Amino acid sequence: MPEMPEVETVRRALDATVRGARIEAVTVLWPPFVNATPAVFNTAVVGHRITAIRRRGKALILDLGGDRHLLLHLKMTGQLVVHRRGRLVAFGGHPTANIVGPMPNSWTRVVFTLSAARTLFVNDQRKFARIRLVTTAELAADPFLSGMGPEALSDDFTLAVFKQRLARFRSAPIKAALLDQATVAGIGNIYADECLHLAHIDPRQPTASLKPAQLLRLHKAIRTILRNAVDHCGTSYPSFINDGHHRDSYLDHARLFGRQGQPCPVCGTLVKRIRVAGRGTNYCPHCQHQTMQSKSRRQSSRE
DNA sequence: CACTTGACCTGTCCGC
DNA sequence: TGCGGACAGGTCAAGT
Repeated sequence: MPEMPEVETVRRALDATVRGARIEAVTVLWPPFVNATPAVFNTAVVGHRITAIRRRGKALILDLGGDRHLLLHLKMTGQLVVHRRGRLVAFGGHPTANIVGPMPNSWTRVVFTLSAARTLFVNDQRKFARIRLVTTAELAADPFLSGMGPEALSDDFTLAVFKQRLARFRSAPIKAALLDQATVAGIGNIYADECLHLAHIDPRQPTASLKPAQLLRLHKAIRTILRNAVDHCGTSYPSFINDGHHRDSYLDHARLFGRQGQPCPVCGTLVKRIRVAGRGTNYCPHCQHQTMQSKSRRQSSRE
């Protein structure tokens, strides 16, 4: 579920609450969650410190010093909860209401007992998420990570690189190309819709048919939307919590998410929900209609 | 190769 | 109230 802005928000919350912590114990409550037996996993991580928390696309990397790393992907319903002296101090990921309840709960898959009375609970309702214990070499060779496109907000993500990454798509809808992590790292279903709306592009439009002006708008939109979302701590409903304080949410700024059947914030046309690339897709039939947008471009160029 | 579909899971919501 | 089906913010494997 979490996309790049949500994962980045989790990363920052972990950086503020558990970086430097020593792992004193690990309990694996659902063994398939990790890529090693509970005994092997336990031996490998206990005694090590979490020296850094990094992010690549939607994946989190916890450095344990030396040659050890934990590669964590939250997938749809993964969730991280940090307690300090039994009190909630940070959480991120899937926005379920029961993060304020007792931990562990029925969705808790792994518990890290940390130094300074801290506990990290890794929860996941749908059991899609995974933690992998990897070496530095395995991390570098991981096909998912190494096949990933540039970070959307990095300087590497130029218009030229965007065009080059899109070149392998022909008739696939542009939304499918955006959801492919090899195009740009970190975009998921919500932000793909948001970006296409800002760029005034129909999500079903075949990728190869996008005009240079559309590619320019889309590239700019991706950077604008994701920057804005990171600044607002992502789209989780109850917002992320840090040191007990509720924070901002991009949800209050979303253009289309959760607004099907409601007026488009730009033109007032009712937002429609369709299926594109196998995913539920919100779009504005007026703003994102091709003949309509070329009409409005002609109009604006006359002005 | 490009592209689509189904599987992985559990929970919730909606219509009958 | 109960039940069946659709669907949920991701990725991968297998299919056409």
